[in-house]
Amino acid sequence: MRPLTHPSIEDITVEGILHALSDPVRAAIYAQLACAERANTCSAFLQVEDRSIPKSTLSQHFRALREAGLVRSERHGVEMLNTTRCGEIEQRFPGLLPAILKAHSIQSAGRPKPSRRKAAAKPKAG
Amino acid sequence: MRPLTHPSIEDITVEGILHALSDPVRAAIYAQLACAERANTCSAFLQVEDRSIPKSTLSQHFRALREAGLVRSERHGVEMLNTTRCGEIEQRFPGLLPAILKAHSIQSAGRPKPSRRKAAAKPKAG
DNA sequence: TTCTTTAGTTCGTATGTTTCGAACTATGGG
DNA sequence: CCCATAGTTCGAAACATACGAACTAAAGAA
Repeated sequence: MRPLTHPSIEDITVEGILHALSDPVRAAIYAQLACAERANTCSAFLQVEDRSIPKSTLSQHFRALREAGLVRSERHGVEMLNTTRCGEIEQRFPGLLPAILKAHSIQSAGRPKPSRRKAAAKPKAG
Repeated sequence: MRPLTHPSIEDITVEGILHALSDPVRAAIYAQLACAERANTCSAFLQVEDRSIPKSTLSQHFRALREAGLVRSERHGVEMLNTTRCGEIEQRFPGLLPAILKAHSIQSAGRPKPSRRKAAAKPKAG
């Protein structure tokens, strides 16, 4: 088992950040971590946005967030504690993460509820 | 041949935007369109960031940008004219696109030249 | 109209990425 | 040592992407 690598701040790329956050599950995880008071375990996210995420998939999502430089993970006993690296990233790319988080919150505010509805088709696409 | 569909503004998603711009070629195209005075054709981007993009690949990239709602494409005679929809998107997600473009420009400013160098490995990844 | 050129799209295939269950590793407690 | 808990890795199926070959669409020339 390889020992959890984190990119150093200058190896973090915009493309990597955008790709990591372009997945709705990872975006939700990151948003929740970003406004959390203290570190969260992985399994705190087995339920995200009203759907169940299998443990192995969740592990891949955390790896993606780690390798994009968005979160830092540390083993504490039997569990992993995850925190965002938003301070560092704010220094390198000022305003980027706040803008993305804000856009996400605008988007979820515009949707009535996380119930199953089919996005109402696209009426006028011209 | 299907007749070029554009999503209406309320169907544009943050995930879609981030995914579209997480590709370096599309990000470069978008950045160039964003600061262009007038509309650009597709083939203006057959050379992007010192590499050649095949025509068919370029066509897919433009489709991705269109379907994410980032650009609007119109046929003018034999060519396609592309413009960004940044005004609309600024209304829906204020600050998002400027922050991403700024981050991209910070990133390219930090890189010495677009010559082939292997990113100098990762020294301290802990 | 038909031929030709230019600009972009679609198709097919090879290659890469993502998902998820099964099996595994790592740590702490009895 | 044995067991439980928390995460990781493996492997196969499903999905996405890249690009050459073949195509369509518009405009101009003959």
